[in-house]
Amino acid sequence: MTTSQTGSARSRRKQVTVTDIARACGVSRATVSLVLRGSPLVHADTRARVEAELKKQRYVYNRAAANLRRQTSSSVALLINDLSNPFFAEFAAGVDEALGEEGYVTLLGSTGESPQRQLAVLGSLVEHGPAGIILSPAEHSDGAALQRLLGAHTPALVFNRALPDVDWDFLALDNERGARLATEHLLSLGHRRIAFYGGHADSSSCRQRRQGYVAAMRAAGIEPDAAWLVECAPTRFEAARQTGELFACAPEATAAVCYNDNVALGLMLGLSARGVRPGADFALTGFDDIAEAALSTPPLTTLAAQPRACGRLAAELLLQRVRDPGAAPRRVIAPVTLVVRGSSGAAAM
Amino acid sequence: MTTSQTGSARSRRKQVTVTDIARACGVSRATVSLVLRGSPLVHADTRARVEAELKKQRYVYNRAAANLRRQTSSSVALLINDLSNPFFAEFAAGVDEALGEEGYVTLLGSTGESPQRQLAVLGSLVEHGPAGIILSPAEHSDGAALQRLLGAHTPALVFNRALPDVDWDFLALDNERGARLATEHLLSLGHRRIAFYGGHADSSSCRQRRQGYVAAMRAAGIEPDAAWLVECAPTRFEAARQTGELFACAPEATAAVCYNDNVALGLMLGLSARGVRPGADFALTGFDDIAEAALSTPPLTTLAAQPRACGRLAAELLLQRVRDPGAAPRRVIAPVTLVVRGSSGAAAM
DNA sequence: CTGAAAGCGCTTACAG
DNA sequence: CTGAAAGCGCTTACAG
Repeated sequence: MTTSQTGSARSRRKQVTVTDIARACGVSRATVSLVLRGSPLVHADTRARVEAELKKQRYVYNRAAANLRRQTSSSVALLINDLSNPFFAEFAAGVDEALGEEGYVTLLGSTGESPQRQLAVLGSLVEHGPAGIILSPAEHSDGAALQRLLGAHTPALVFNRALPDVDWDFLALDNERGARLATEHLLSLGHRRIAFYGGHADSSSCRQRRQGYVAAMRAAGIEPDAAWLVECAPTRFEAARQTGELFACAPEATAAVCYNDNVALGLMLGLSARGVRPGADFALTGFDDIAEAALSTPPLTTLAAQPRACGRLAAELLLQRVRDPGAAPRRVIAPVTLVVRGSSGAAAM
Repeated sequence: MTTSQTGSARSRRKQVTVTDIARACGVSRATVSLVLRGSPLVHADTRARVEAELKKQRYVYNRAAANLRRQTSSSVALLINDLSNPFFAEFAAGVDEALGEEGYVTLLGSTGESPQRQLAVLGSLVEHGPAGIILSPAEHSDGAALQRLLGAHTPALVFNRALPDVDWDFLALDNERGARLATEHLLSLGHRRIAFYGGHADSSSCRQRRQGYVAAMRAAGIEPDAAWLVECAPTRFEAARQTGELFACAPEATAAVCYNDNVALGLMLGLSARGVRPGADFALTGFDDIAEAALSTPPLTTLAAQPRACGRLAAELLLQRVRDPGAAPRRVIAPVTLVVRGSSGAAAM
């Protein structure tokens, strides 16, 4: 138990239990339990009587008690950085939807990109005994510490960002291919001096996107200058603020592959502020296809990842792992598709 | 227990329990339990020995077992329509954040605006024994059925949309005042023939927003024509599609107060498609201040509701109710502020 | 300050 | 097909 405060509310005044139902029907608690679990062993008449009584007394199944006795769990924990990021909100919606269909409930937790909070929240979530955990790690997470915290108890699936030193399942976007598609698209429009803007070089997703960019450039016979890879925190604000930095490093660039949509949208603001018209004077692409991407001016060419489908897939992979804890860890790549809009050079809508 | 499929996973292989710790330390299980719960009754030396052993054996507290024995709960259920709506995603983030601080975990459920699914999901959530429920009801919810399902067991707080026939706490945005502010703003810019576009007249939030609009118009000496109140499903797509409808009903209108941001963004598309420039030829306002509002062309004048703060407030209100089930039901109104941007007539950015 | 015992609501062999 | 009994992991009076 953590030392933190612990909300615990006195609840259920005089809960109706199997004992009440059994007594009212003149059968044993075992029989009521068998009815509840849909066992074929119970005589049809008995079953009907019990079911009527369950309804009459408004019986509510106590899943926690059943789980305790059966040594099972009917929950899965979902730990993400922040629901206010639409990509993760959609992902969470997909996870919850798929888990619900399989009879599991989602325990929510969020970290706000803080590895400390991540450990604390995870520590609290495991006390609720989830069957497994879907974790989209905070940046700079300590994989070993997380692994230690979960022990061998609880299987986990890591989403989106590789975690060092763990042997859990991993689901990631096809970052490398996505960035390659974006770069090839810009190349096909005639751009040669293309920068890569945004992200932290020490994050796995940034590294992979950079690799895709470099691969596409080389395939076109261009050796990208190291200075063309410009770091920047992946937020709209920072991307706008550091637009000058980008042009200081790559003054001759005519286009940029951006780390993600937020960076691209921020860059568009930064360009406009300098009198450079995005899409017309300078081409750029994003990554994620968040809702704003289609609504910006010009609309943003980007890579669509279907976060809801990813969420569903994550839930399914985790449940497979829960059912078969012995299987070898898996790496699954979710595909990503290029969505061409005005920002890469076509006329704005 | 519902008849639906029920995921339940065999988990925890050989969990470490208080018994293991007690045995290793040569004390009773009661003593270990007292240490866990921070009781001052335990001798400092004993406590230290037990705590060392807890760490050594990687003990994980089983909150479900404790809750069963103590007849308490450490979870709260959150039932919303859809996380992919950014307003509700922010709300959920606020709820989860505030609940976490109080030691509760959030059980997530979503309804997709279906009253049937809402009943089913709620039925499944109550089996997990939450201390309370925060419910943002689906449209056309059956309040009586929901009340019956929860019984007197579980306190609930209703958010955003009034529910008939229930005596639960209620937290709502100040719809009436928000629409009044928006209308007054358009009036102050010189508009006289202002329509109200979007929403279903039978939803409480739409009725309240319409009331605010009507009140502001009357206060300005204008009796709004009934035809100027045009219904439309509150989605971007429908609002764009029915733009013609709006002008058929209110051909002389020069401005519109829209039910929400999605309606306003859809109307902007519909206007542009007809060659009418939003913000320049026709003024409009939204409601909610979703992230896209600031990024549209022109940016959208709208009402900001601080969904995250609403979520925190909802969590706090619910926990108060959990602690004092006897108190009279409360109605709380969350304030809303006007954010003026280009769509209502000022020059676009 | 510590321990033995009972019990939260459920399920599951095991008899019958 | 049904019932008596034990037990999941924890907590809490109650003795000592």
